[in-house]
Amino acid sequence: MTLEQSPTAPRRSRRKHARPSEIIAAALSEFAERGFAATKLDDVAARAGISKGTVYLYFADKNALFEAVVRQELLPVLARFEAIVDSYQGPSVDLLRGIAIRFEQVMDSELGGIPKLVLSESGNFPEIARFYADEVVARGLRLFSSILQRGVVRGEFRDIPAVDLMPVFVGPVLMMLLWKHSIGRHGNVAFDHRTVLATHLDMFLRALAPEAPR
Amino acid sequence: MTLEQSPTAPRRSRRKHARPSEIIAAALSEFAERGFAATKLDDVAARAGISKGTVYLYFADKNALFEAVVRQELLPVLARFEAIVDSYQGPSVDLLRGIAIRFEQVMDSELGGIPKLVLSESGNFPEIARFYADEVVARGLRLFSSILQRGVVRGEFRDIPAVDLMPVFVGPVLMMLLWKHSIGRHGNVAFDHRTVLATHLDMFLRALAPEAPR
DNA sequence: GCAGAATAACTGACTGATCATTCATTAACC
DNA sequence: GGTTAATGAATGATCAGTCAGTTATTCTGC
Repeated sequence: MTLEQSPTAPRRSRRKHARPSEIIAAALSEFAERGFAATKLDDVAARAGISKGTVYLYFADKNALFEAVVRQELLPVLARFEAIVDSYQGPSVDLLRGIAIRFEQVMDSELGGIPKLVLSESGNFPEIARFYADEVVARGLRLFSSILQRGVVRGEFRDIPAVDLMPVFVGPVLMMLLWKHSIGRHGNVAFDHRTVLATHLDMFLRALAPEAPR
Repeated sequence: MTLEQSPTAPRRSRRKHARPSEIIAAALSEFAERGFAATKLDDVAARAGISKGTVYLYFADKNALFEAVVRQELLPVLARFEAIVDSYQGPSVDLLRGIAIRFEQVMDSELGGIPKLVLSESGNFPEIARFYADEVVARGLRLFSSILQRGVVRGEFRDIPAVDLMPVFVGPVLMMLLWKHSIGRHGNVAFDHRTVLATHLDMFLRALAPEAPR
């Protein structure tokens, strides 16, 4: 989002504290739209309402900016997910539903562009790929694992290894997210992510339920 | 794959017919590794064992090469899938299993890089995105739909709209494919795509089965 | 068969455009 | 007035795309 200037605001204002996050937000939009190599720092600066030079006051170079985008935006989201899971006490079925809904919210925000970015650029940024694999995916796996575990203990779920199950749970969600942030914006195939995810959740829980006692 | 020269082969050979597909193969590898903007035509040429100028004898510019890569590589695969489905007569359950196995093969080949490419570049190549959405995804959807339909008629499956179900079926497969071709090459999370896909298929078919008669 | 044109595929040094990055200067704020 | 955020013109590196020249192959007349 471009910064609006109030009519009386000075042409160049000094806002040391607010800059980094504004630049990161602008950069996320541009990177997600065009990819790393194709985005121009001039455009990022313009979107943040500053000049190109200012970007370099806060980030060493384009790479550093990219890394900051991925790290800074993801960690709060993860922490939020972890907090939800930790504090929740009810049935795991409901917890999974809640997680899926949160995912949908992330999907609708600018944040949804990040997985696409990380996927696209992991060849050029092994650092980022490692960070994402070890910090985001591994942490997500631990989280998912604990939800499952709880469900198994409560007799809600069959016992299936979390490593094998996580892609089954996340895959359809990720697909809708990527769809929405790339191909889906062109062409005529219309997946409705609301019903798709409802179907997914229904099928997932049905397949995970213990055999009905006979 | 770089072209091997037999010891007696002339330093520069004339191979008008073979060139385009060699260039496309080289370009696929480079694009999949680095993305469109970051790959250099010099590198593509080197990988194909020719000079940069030669690339321009066969493709108008970098964009045209990119489009050729996506079109030429995908269409045969799709046709193959369609042929399989058309000629198959047995239970739809087995057909779905067969499709999943084919997917795994695609996943292991260079072709697996294409979805990543299309996702990454759809912002910069609306043409390609539209092509992929309308030609590949829409065709895939028709195919999936016909498999489902057959299964419903035979009493193997519950009746659920194909548009809602396709992402559920494809999502986990796509996720493993993307994983393998990007993030998964770094970091320490190890999904085993064999067991993941087996789990997926098992859960999918279980959830799609009609209610057991009581 | 074979010289020696004629043709067509191929090459790679060059050109121009596009950015990332720098830094001398300017303007806010205390 | 001093400090520091911000600017934007200038610099230099990187490539996409070109084209005059080189080499492989085919053709032609003998």
